[in-house]
Amino acid sequence: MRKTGVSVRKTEPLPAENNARDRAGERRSLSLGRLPGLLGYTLRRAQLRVFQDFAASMDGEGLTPGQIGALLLIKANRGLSQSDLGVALGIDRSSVVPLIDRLQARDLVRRAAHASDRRAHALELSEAGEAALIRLLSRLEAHERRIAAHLSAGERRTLMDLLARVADG
Amino acid sequence: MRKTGVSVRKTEPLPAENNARDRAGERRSLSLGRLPGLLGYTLRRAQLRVFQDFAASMDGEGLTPGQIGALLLIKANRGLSQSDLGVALGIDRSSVVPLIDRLQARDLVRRAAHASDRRAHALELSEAGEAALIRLLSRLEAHERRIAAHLSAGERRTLMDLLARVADG
DNA sequence: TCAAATTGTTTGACTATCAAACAATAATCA
DNA sequence: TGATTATTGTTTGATAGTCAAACAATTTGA
Repeated sequence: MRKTGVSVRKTEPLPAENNARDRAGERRSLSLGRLPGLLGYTLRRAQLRVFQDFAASMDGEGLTPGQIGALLLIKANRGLSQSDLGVALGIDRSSVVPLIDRLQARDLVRRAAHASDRRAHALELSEAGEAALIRLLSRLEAHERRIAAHLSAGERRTLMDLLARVADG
Repeated sequence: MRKTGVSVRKTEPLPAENNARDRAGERRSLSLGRLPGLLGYTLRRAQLRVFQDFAASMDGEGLTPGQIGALLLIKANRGLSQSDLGVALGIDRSSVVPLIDRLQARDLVRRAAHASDRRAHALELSEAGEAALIRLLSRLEAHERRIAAHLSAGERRTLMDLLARVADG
């Protein structure tokens, strides 16, 4: 059978409404309606693209985005508690448990004794964790270069500024 | 007990590495390390904020973001198949089934007979679906205004352009 | 005509998430 | 000090979203 597949148009004929099939069996490209004009949609599309490149980029290290985030935050805040990590990652502290479990099982992170609170764990990178982080940062830099490949330095700065203003309200 | 909580700094002291607690029990704000300088991180942060506003905005209608996307695409492509919808939404066609199930159970969408392919369903909005979409579009406009509230018209255009270039590689 | 592909569906697995409860521990206050 | 209240990490259970594989019905292409 012929491989057909549906393409998705980025530019829009007007009005943005049509039939997906005009004649018997003849398939046209899909319209996205008003979606392309929406900031929310464009933002989601860019984020999806970047996330996919990120995930693929870190795939070689066998680490998920959440695990990478944890490693970066532990590096920047040696000794933080699991609860604090949850706040920083925006996830529940009960979700931190299996996350750290996996990193600890791979000997990348230690649950050290906390100096002043016997309930808490002080999270630290192991030597292997430090080494993994170095490899990871180099991948991260390559990733950043790729996603901004079509932007000038000034455009990148502008984009960062505008995004930060959207993010911070 | 006093409510403590951890704050998350947006600007960074250098170098971006410190102890989460300096003295016994004294908690400092968390460092984000190199994260704030990354385009990927800033993009994710903005997208998260926008997504939360979007979800809250559509909450009153009792519809999830995925369902909204489906309604918009069906409106713009009356009669499209479930497989095509899956491609447009970026999800597997087996995931389209429960999505349409719910919309059909609420009488917003019909699985009509397909004119030329007896395997396929031609998706259509019901009258109630059309009405819901109108309310939805008005919420969507309000949402778009909110998320761009801190941008001028020109800045919004610039942001859209830069994001599209990131998204399309 | 007949083999290969596609459609919608079901089933099963997997991940990520939260909420609620728990014991151990810490902090606050009377 | 002693009692109450809060927090920490954990376990358990629920929910949601996703995919892969298989299936019958149907369509397509050779």
